[in-house]
Amino acid sequence: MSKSVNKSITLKEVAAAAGVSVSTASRALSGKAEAYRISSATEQSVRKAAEKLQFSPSLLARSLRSQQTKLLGVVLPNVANPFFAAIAREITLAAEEEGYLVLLTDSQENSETEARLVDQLQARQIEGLVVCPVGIENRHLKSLAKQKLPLVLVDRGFDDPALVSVTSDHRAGAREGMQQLLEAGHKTIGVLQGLPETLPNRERLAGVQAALEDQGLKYDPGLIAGHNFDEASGYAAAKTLLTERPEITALFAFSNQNALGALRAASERGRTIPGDLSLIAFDDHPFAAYLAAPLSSVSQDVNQLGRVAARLLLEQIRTGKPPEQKHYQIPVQLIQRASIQPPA
Amino acid sequence: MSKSVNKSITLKEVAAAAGVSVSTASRALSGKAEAYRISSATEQSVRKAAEKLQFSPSLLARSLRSQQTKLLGVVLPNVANPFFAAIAREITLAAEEEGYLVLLTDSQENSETEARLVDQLQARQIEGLVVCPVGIENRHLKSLAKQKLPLVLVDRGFDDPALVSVTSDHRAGAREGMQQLLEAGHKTIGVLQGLPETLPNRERLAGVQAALEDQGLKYDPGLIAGHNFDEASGYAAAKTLLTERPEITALFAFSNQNALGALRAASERGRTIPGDLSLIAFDDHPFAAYLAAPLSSVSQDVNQLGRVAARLLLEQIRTGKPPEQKHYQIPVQLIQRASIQPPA
DNA sequence: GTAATATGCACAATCGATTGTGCAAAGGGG
DNA sequence: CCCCTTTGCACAATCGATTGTGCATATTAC
Repeated sequence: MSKSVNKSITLKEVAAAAGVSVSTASRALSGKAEAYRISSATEQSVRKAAEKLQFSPSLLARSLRSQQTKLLGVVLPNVANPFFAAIAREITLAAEEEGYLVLLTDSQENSETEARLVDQLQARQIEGLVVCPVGIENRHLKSLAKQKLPLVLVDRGFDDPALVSVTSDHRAGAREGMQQLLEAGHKTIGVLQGLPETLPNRERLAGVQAALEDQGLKYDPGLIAGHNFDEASGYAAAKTLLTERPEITALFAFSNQNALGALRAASERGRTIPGDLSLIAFDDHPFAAYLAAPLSSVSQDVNQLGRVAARLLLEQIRTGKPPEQKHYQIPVQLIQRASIQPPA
Repeated sequence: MSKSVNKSITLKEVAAAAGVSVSTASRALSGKAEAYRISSATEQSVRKAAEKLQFSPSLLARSLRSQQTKLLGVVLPNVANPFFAAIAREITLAAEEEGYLVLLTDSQENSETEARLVDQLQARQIEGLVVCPVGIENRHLKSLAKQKLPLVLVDRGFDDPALVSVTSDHRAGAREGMQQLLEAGHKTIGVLQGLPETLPNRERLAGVQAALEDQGLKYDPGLIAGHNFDEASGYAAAKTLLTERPEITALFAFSNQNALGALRAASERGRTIPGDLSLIAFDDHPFAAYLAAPLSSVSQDVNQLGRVAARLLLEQIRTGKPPEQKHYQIPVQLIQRASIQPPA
């Protein structure tokens, strides 16, 4: 038990040093001198005392009294993932500009952990919360909203029109990505999907389907494989598809981790990209242009995603009410590189 | 002003519901029933009331009283950088296992911001702090240590033997990386350095120098360029070196962002890797193996870095005293790929 | 049956700030 | 010179929990 001996200065000591009461000291330091008719002589002496003692008010005590913690909570599935890290950063920076600090937590892509973290954050009386929900189980989030805690879902929302959410336009992105492959002449296209239950995944599949239908082609569920956004899933899915459906001439990976797995599987199966197999992936990447086959991608504006989420949250906190518009869609951008070529 | 109507349940209401005093309710819920001779009948009725009302104690009030916030602070130069994101994640996960939450902040590679953030975190009475210092100015950190706040520096430490720090073995890594190039036969090797003032950068330069001296070669400062760990610096440095010192046959990039810049510059100058120019970079990367020239690298064990930092911090908090060993060095690993070839 | 102990719980102080109100002393008007 | 207003500040309650102590009633001992 570290009984910390951090003798930090309290307002009481400052007041004593200045020879005034605690209440006067408080008002002098918080700019309410005039409103409470503290003479400027007194105000100055309090300020000097505070300065000399290096007084720093306990935000804990202040929060308890004012019921404003100036804390935001953020729950992400995997903080180490550059995509989420970028979101975390945007929120952190925006928060700090308005005097908020961020409690960052990692749900490890697990709904129960997510619910537990949300509870913990609530117990700390955060003023607002950004969650990228795992998406399998959402009761805890819906109940949150009822408790009037400002809440913004980011990246993955789910189909509750009452909740505020910010996502990329996954459907349009997938559709455009698919179009690229179709226009290049591909007919049999394998899809390496991510976490099936999540909204982005469902939307992307819808986009894929739409693109196929645009061309009068049939949507074949047998061409969809994968169960997660990570490398392992991409690898397994690609391996399966390339084995069972050798007629496949192109792959659409739903994350760049999936694409990475696809690269590995393709190389193992002796398929070279793009000569022998075309590839496009969701999410751009700094290294994408320098790959052996420069990788075409559907790029999400992740910074914008984070910024908008932060703005929406801070606005809700400021105004006390949810925004008019509940769902914000951020456009995606198609980035064309050499990994797409006409089929042999 | 959002006067939040979050009517959260207080202990008082639970006590009222159970028909006991607040103090009894507190002890019943915190497992101190026996110690304070609360009958188990009373204890149960309090528990039931708490359950029914969905009581969740205010950690704010608890912290104020107990002087234990169960909060850690983390200050990183750029949360969106995958390297730091990985550190953030390890700390977050380790913290959560012991009931701590993490206040994550971003110093934006700016010493003043860093100092300001450290102050803010202190005002929140965090119990411990992990900083990756920008490194230009460290007074605030040294003074922190004097205030007995458990502190761990990660990745970049600086030469204060009193401070606890965890870093990769930058010197050995640079030396081994350099050896790879030298053994392949390169004589004139350009170095794309990062932020010059930082310890990692200085250590890496020392490693480079050591490797050269091992071979009886001279350390030529004219072969060092760059001023930051980002892509832009790598690009500019590589461009300069390749222009002014065309005899260069290999580059050593001090970050993979720098390597990215080098790839761009090399391609602009018509140098192909590895035929025309060898390359090795600090920090491995998931895509490194799939680049046009699979990139050799000196890989830092960033997860280990984060884990050790977290462990050291939590230990300090638990025991109340700094660890015996102040400086922890994490070994790096050389990963050999095709981007290094003998000079033409 | 009375004194001594055990049992069960309530009272009140405390953590460190914020804030409504009350009470002196100083100043001004007649 | 007295009354009334203004000025300048202190007192005390409050936020919601934790915790040392005190005071009843119940139990046991002799």
